[in-house]
Amino acid sequence: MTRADLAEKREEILQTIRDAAIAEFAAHGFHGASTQGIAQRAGITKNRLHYYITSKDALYAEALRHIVALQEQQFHGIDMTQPPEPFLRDYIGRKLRHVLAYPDTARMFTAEIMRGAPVLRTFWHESRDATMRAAQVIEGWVRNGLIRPVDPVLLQIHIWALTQQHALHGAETAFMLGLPGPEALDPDRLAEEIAALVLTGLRPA
Amino acid sequence: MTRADLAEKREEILQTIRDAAIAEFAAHGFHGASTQGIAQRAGITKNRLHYYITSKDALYAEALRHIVALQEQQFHGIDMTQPPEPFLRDYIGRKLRHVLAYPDTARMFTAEIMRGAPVLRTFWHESRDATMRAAQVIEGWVRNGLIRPVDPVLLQIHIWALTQQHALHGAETAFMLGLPGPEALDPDRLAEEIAALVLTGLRPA
Amino acid sequence: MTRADLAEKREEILQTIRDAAIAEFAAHGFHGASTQGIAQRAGITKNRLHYYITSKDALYAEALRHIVALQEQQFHGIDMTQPPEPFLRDYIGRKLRHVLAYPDTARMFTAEIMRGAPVLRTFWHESRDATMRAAQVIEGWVRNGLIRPVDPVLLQIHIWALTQQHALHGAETAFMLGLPGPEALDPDRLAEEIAALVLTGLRPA
Amino acid sequence: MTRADLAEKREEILQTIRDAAIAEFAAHGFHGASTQGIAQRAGITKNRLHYYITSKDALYAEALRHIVALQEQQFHGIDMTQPPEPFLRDYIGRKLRHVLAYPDTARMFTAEIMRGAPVLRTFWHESRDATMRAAQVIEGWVRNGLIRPVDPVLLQIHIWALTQQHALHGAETAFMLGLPGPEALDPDRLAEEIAALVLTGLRPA
DNA sequence: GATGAATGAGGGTTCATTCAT
DNA sequence: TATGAATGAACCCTCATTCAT
Repeated sequence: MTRADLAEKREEILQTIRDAAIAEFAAHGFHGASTQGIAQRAGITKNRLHYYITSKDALYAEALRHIVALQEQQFHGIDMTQPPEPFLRDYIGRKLRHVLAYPDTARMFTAEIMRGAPVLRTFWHESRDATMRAAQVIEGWVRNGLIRPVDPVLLQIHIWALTQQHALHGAETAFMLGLPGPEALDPDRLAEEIAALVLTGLRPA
Repeated sequence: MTRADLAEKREEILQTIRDAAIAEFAAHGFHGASTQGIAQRAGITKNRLHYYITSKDALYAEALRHIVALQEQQFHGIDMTQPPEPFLRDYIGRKLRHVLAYPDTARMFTAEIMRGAPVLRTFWHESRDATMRAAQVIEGWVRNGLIRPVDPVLLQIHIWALTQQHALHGAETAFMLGLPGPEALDPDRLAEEIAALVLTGLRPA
Repeated sequence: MTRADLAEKREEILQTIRDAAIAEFAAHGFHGASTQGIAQRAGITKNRLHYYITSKDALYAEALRHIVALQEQQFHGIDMTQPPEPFLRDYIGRKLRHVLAYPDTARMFTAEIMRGAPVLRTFWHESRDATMRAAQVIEGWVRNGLIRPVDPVLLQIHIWALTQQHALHGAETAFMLGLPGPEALDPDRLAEEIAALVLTGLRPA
Repeated sequence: MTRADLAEKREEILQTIRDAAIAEFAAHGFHGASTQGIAQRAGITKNRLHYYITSKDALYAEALRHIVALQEQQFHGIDMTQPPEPFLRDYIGRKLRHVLAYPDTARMFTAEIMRGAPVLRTFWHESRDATMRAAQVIEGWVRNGLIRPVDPVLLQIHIWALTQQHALHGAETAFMLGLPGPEALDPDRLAEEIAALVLTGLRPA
């Protein structure tokens, strides 16, 4: 096996481990997660897991960084100069599809915040900057009469809540809608329902 | 001390324990929570804690039942025959105030769902019944042209998400708004912002 | 069992543990010692050991403090105004008897120094003070012509080495002398031999 | 690279490993030493280390054999027919210089004895033979009135203790003397001080 | 009712070593 | 020869729980 093949294989297993870790951390939080459990989800032994990671703490931090990176990536190339309607449809659609595709990332994220965000705290400032930039765009819409006056920060938080909800509580939603499971949820329908609520909700008087 | 006094004192300490348990379970989930941690939050020793509870499992289940009961209690006496606007303002206000007053109940609830709701699953049918009853009211509004056509289940879920958000992520919201901490959040302002979004968002075309 | 009895029993077992720890640390050093091994020497299970101690580190530090306290205690009430001969006979006798009675304390002490004294370092200043005080007494002897000129610090170190030797290497000494084991060493004979060497070695020209 | 070069390079790395092993075993004893630590000190990976050695046990035994060989080597060619004074000055000087140059060999040796000398025990008989031969020389001195009557075995042990001391506890000695570190110790001064004590201490009445 | 003692199971991690290439 | 991968044993320690008083 060439050196490149080895590196590739290594990268592969590291990804498997990270995904398993995110699932375990999402389900049980940092303290509740066990390396045993992570190993099981990754289909390897605990010993082998510990060969690839340096510690539970480091694995947690890396998974979190990965999640934050994914969240940012998700909006690369989005056109912030569009009018509110296409922009918000685009935004909500992307966000919801991402969150339904990787619900565990959303869960782990929320779990981290619920315990006081001791690790995430380091990354917050970046997130705040992005929120502030978006707030200026929204304020522009208000000034131009494209939407009714709203708090531009709370609006973002509320849209985030509406999409995040379906990642955290997908099973419950599916149950309430009479569906067999969360994988039966129709992203397009959910996106449409949320977009309708938000867009109508922003319509100027 | 009379027998009644003893019983009262016992009741008191059991409540202290339950509150401590909710806080601990909220922060670390079921597996991550430790009876040690719960005892500490309750200001008693681990030994004494185990004298009052039968097991961690039982304490968890009881705390969860308590949370569900609180959620139901909260809407006792709400007038479901009101028109949409006053009803929803009332509903959102109650829900948000409750959730901001006891954010740990919301967090523990979400943590339970994130791990697959193994315990909560038993109670879901009741919750579903309530949702279905409310759905009929909402469908009545739609039929009468009081609000635009919406999915009556998703609407409830979305309102729930908007309020729940501020319990789970109060610290983040406060940070983004430039406030010193989650306790500085103004429930009235948040309720107004959410109500405005929802009510406007439901306005018939 | 009364509260006092309990406390007494606790004290007893803590002493047993400390002695076992000193023996294990003496034999294998800090890193090489295992709590398993300590428990075995104390005649208890590892779990029970960990009920009584907070950590291996803390146990190590406490054992070391105990050893240093013992060393100091040993010279309480010694009369430093005596002439050299009785004083040194007294000193060497005490030191040697102590060291032969508790050879493991001497071994653990030396093991700590051999790894760089990371824990002991904190106590050194006190030890240095005592050495300096004794040095002044010795210099007085030299000034008064009671002994030949010597380095007062090195003299102390050398006497220390001569006594310490029989604790560290008692087994070897016994073997060389044709004795069955280190417990067969005669403290009086060893003390006499050392005292003779030192006292003769200090005789003024 | 010729076969001889390869063999030479191999010999070189084996020496590096042995020195690293001695340092690690000296600091932490057999159980406390880690092959990881040895590899680090040798500047190679753990994997590579294990390629060159067969096991930790074997490496330990070989290092110990090396130390014993060094100790013997050290007195090759010493003239045992000299009178006591030049002989002992020569002996003490050699021993002290060796021990200060390679303090880790002395430490590892002592650590092995402190744990009961399970490996060294095999070599003891040789060491005993040498001691007995030297004892006969010393007894000759006593018979001829060159020195006062002493136990010829204990005398050797005590001289050994005085020199060994500065290897084991060099740091402490330096500290007490107000020096920056053990490397600042002056071998000649120490040798003179020890020789003076011993030679004076052996002067016939 | 309440508290110290004790314990079996499992936590994360390191270890010396072997395997595969 | 040399290096990444892998592993079983053992490491220290914490856990929820039970026992004894």
